[in-house]
Amino acid sequence: MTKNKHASLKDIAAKLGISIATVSRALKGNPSISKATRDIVMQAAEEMNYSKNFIADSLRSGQLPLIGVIVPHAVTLFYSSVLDGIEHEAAKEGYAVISMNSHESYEEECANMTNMRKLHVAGVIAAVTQETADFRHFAPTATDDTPVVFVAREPPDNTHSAVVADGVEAAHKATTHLISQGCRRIAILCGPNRLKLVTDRKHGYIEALHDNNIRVRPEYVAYASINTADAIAATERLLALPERPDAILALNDTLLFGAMKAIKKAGLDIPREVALIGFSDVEYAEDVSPTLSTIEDQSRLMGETACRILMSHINGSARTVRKIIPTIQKIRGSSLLKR
Amino acid sequence: MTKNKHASLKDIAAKLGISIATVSRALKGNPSISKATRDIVMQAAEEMNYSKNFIADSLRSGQLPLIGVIVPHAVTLFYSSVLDGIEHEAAKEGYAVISMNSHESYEEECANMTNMRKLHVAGVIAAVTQETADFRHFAPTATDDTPVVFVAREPPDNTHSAVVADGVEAAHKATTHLISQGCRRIAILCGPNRLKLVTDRKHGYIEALHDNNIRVRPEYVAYASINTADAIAATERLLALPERPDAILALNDTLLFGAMKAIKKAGLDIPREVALIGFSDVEYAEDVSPTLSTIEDQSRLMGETACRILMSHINGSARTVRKIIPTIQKIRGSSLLKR
DNA sequence: TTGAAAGCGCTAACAC
DNA sequence: GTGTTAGCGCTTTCAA
Repeated sequence: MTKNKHASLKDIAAKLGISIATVSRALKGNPSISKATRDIVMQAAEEMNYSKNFIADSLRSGQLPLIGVIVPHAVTLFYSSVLDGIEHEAAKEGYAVISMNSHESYEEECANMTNMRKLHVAGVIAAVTQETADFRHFAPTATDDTPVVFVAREPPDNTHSAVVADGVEAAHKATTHLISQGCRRIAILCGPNRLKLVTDRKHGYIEALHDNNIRVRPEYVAYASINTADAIAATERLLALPERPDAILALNDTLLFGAMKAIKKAGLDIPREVALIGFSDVEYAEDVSPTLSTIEDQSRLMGETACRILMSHINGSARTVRKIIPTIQKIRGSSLLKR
Repeated sequence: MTKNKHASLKDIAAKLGISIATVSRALKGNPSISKATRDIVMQAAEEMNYSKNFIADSLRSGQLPLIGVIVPHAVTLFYSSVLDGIEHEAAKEGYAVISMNSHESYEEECANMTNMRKLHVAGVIAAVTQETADFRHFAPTATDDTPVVFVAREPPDNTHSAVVADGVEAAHKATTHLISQGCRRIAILCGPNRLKLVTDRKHGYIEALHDNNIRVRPEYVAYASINTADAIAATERLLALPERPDAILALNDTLLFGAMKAIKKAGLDIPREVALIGFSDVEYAEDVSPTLSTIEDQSRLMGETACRILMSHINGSARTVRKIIPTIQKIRGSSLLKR
């Protein structure tokens, strides 16, 4: 349709009656070019509003100044904030960010990765789906070794760099907090997935109970799909136990808000009868009643960190690093039993 | 750094002992190629795992299969959901989406647009910043006529296609609802910007009052910066008026939640003493107490629609269209005064 | 029905 | 200090 005709090196060369190569060299400050020539080239470039054609450049280098991001769902404060951190950091190095959404589907994730390679992005940052068990689509191939850094969710093997939150420590701290509030019958509400993130948190929960000589009861470890209805149902089952839990630790915001609804529906008081705390980055946790205690990820920082690591790989570093970002615990009304 | 060596037409041609041109033609189903040749080419391509190099293609066409999106801030359910809609629609046409964030800064927006052009995206979808008054950075130039479609926020002139919510109608409906609940002293809480979106909503509010023979009182039109502290302060000023408003219409979620806090803090009952409704896409509006009545944008639909329009421009259509997407009113506890 | 060759914009190896 | 040339992968005349 369009004749987007930007000025090219050729145009400048023609106008100045010199060779394209000279213009190219002058523009990138090659020392073998005389100052006189460089000056007129610079000026002409300025006048003609020259800007280098990335695409031509990329055809040679085989890489666009783009970094790809694959997230399981974008419509989430957590991921949009990770994305924001990545974008911020990438911009510093002159890279733009292109994001794709796997919608928690393994197939889509594979397709996304294929598309990233086709686009010749310089590198990829990915948060894998819940169902991803096979990670070969991220592995370098004979024809393509796009570097990949994982963020938030990582594969079990340590073949790639990753930036993750400290789930063990966070869950340990949250559980210890509940214990300090006098709770002893502490339940945990998990999502149904195989992510390391989940096992880590469960691990922290169990450790904290051990550390305080509290028995771990299997019936207090509940599972729900990540949707409100299921979270409510699972919580109701917990509340119906002969020995009702006096506290619940929810592993994400959907579960947290669902648990809150279920407890209220049961006519129980939060936190007096059932205390509540959960992993969540939802700012409205402090607007509900009671205000909800949460453990927040430093999502933006996670994005920035992942991007910096990716940059190091793009620039040739082969060393894989695993960076753990601390969480932030925000104690609010839902888990405060004493003053 | 890397030697990402994908199979090229040249490789296929070499392997088959035919010319590059023939391979190219066979692959794209050019009818002048014999079926026999086509078959062996197809098969070889399959075996060698050939995939076309977008970049080489783009060097000729001057365009990458990318559409750019510029949003004022990404860490927002609204914009990430618009983005999701765009991505979904773009994928259908084989385009990927690259997004940039202006952070509500005019300078950044200009820089973003420049970068989009440098990347040779096929088109741009933008939601302008609050401070953008000059829109020349979006206009086609002698050397570049990247098509631009606006979403959610648009420039005052009608030079570009745009997809916007029906602010007049939405505010009219919300105000009428408050009136139907018996409210007569209805205040409006606005953000401090020049966006058409704001004047539209104010317009709908005023119209609805007129239609019901209710006087518009200037002191009931309040302004606040878009942050919670300011929203609370502005609401407190409203509540301190000699004739206290009996209802408030807030123009976005920050203002809405701020107003809620201020009313509660003043010890007033929602909705009995002050009813509340506001524009918001925040799902937690139904988790606070009282549940908040909202007017929601169909953000995903807006993104999809904008993308479809952009596609039409990319494919050559010069006709600018302005599409208005209806909002969805969700009446909840905060504005329900009778059964 | 197929091949040869030019050209998109740029860089780098190799002259001079 | 500067020019010439080849080549990145692809499409598209022009010839045969």
